[in-house]
Amino acid sequence: MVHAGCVPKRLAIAEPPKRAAVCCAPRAKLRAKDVTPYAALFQALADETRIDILGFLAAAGDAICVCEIEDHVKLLSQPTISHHLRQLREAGLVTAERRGTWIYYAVDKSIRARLGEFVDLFDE
Amino acid sequence: MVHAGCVPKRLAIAEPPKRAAVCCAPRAKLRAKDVTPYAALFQALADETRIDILGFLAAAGDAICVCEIEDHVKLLSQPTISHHLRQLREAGLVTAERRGTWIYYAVDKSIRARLGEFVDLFDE
DNA sequence: CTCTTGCATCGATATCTTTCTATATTGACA
DNA sequence: TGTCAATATAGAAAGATATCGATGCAAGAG
Repeated sequence: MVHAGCVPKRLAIAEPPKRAAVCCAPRAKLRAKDVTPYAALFQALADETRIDILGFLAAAGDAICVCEIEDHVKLLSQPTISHHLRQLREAGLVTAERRGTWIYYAVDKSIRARLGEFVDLFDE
Repeated sequence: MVHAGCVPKRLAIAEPPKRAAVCCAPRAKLRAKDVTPYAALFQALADETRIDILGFLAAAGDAICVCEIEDHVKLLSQPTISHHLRQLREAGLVTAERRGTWIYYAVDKSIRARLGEFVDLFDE
């Protein structure tokens, strides 16, 4: 478990583990402080119902009443859908706005930038 | 709970919930068959340790020995790290290759495309 | 103010995840 | 073949999450 750069315990070996020198363009780096936010972001996305809701909102292109979302999801109870909407809200993936009796949800515009930054960590 | 397009039960209302007509460029649409794969993808990303490992592999830019990953993570036991590596493998986020006694992990190149397609669902 | 409707919250339960220790597997070497 | 080192797997315990029915709360109509 305690290693000094993967040096074999016994002898020299066919192909000693050594990292190749980086030779290409500088690569975006994941900062320690970003690990938790990214994990939280993906946790909010890690559910079929929430992906479904998000895709529904994205396809709509503008704010949608909760009752329409409930209509779309169909199989789940109203409190369960409300729970998922809260998860999405707290992750900053959607916005909620009250209009009279109804509450309208929409995709938060920050979502593209946040995911885009993560994707950039894997630049070729 | 059963709605007909969010029509109020009693009377006409200030601002009846009606979806605005889509007027902009056609938008990528989430297909039903993609909901589960996306949820699985994000579930694999929904953990601080796995984000950390993935960032470490991405920064390295090439394959890394498990023992180096263990060195990097530090706080967790070897089986726990092995568990996380398996999650990443089964989600297709990393590849594993045996080289003698060691096993080398690297970021799977498909990761950019898969995340990119999801991001495209939110095109402006 | 009272009733009804839309949605959120509460509290309970079943299931899934993370983590550990212990053990198995695999490959290199003597 | 036998031993050791590097990883993986198994099994269990603790914690997190999804889901539900019941209830609370806010807003509009009367």
